[in-house]
Amino acid sequence: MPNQSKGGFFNPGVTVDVVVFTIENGLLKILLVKRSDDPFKGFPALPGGFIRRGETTHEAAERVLKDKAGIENVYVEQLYTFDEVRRDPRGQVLSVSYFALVPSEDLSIRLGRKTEHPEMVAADGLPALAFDHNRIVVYSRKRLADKIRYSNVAYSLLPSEFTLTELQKIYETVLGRRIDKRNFRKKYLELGLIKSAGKKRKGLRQRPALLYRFVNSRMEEMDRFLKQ
Amino acid sequence: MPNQSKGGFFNPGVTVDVVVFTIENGLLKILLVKRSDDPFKGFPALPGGFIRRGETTHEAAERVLKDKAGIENVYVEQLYTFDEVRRDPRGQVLSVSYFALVPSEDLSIRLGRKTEHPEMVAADGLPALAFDHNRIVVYSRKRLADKIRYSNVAYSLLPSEFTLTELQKIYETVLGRRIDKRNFRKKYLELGLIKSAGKKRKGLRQRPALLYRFVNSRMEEMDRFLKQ
DNA sequence: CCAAAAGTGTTGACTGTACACCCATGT
DNA sequence: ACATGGGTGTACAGTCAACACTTTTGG
Repeated sequence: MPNQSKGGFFNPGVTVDVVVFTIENGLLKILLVKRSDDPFKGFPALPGGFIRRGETTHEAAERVLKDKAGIENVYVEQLYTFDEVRRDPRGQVLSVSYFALVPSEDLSIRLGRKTEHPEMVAADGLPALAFDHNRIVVYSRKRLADKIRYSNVAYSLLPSEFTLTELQKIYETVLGRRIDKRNFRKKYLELGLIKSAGKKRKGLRQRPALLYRFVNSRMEEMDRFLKQ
Repeated sequence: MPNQSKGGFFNPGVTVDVVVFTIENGLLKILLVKRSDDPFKGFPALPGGFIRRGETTHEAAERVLKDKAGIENVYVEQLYTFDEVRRDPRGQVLSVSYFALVPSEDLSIRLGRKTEHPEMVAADGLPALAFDHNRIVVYSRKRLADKIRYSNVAYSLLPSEFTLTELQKIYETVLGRRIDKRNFRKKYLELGLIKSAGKKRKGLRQRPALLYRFVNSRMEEMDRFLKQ
């Protein structure tokens, strides 16, 4: 239970909550766990927890991801601090929220038998979540859509080698609309963010697609990006 | 002194710090106070303080502005939560930072005789500030520059009636570069955000300028804005 | 009449967008 | 042979960016 006061100072509880996005079969999905304790016992919720002494909120977010869903080495970024006074029935508890991006390929092996039953759920049509987590999800989706338009965060949602069609589907899913294939390819290749991997994706009953890699796997912002 | 633990939970201290921007004589300025207590006693710092029970961080930010500098009814937006473990020598203390925008006209009367000597200081060439406040300032300037390009936050830096040249100077100061007068006017008027106030600014020894007002004084975002 | 800032349009370059067909493979 | 997605270019429209002179006032 959060400790609510001592002396003249008031220290609220501080939790982190993480919105983990992935894209699977053209669907944007979010990681949910089932709460094993009160409050909201049995409700679906974002993975989260109280921070520990000597730990930053970023570190806490990474710890929560690893402990609750076995997820490591993924893109994690601070989102917003939610602090409605009554957002937690136990008392005044801030949530420093984060969002994370994971390529769907890596996820299936990671989501093992965890106590809180982590699973990826379609971001459209989520059920009622614990606390103010639905609101956190809404906010994070907006941030992701904003960010993908002027940065290369798409790389965090893809395996190291991917086809241009796969890249385009990431954009279409996050932005929620179709993009013209020729225009997308022309613009993305001009940006110089990706280079050919010199291989092709074979084995499908169709013409093999060239594979590409991102030149940089760190986050980059740029002035002009995908306006389309 | 922040209370650092009780039982199995750890509750860090939680402060708010506010970066108040104004533009005066074509200079971007930031509100600083002088710390009257340790740590960093005597150092310039952003106005801030611990949050109180039953108060959101947004409310705390507004309270701090009012108490420390007499500033009320201004645009306030959450920026980021800074949480380096050693950012405060007293122990682990988070700073939920905010930024605020104030028209310079309103400020001179507000900054009265306060104990912490609030004053507006040019944002370029700030001295060493207490805690990690220099870093918070850097981050907030980036946010302001990003935001002014795709929203109408400029209205928060101007009095209710203003000339197009005054508006343009806000943009030039925040973005740190000159803008072409004809292109700026054409584009801004096409956006439909402002309308003529039907008056002129007289009394200067030059041709009187038409005064304008913002149509909406709430924050608006738009897809296309000032690319120039 | 002079100084100072206000106000005003056009043109060429660039970027965005719409659009349709042939190609390489697996079955 | 056919079904499937891969891959490619052009033309029109819209936006951006560069640029100089006349107007109105106060002193």
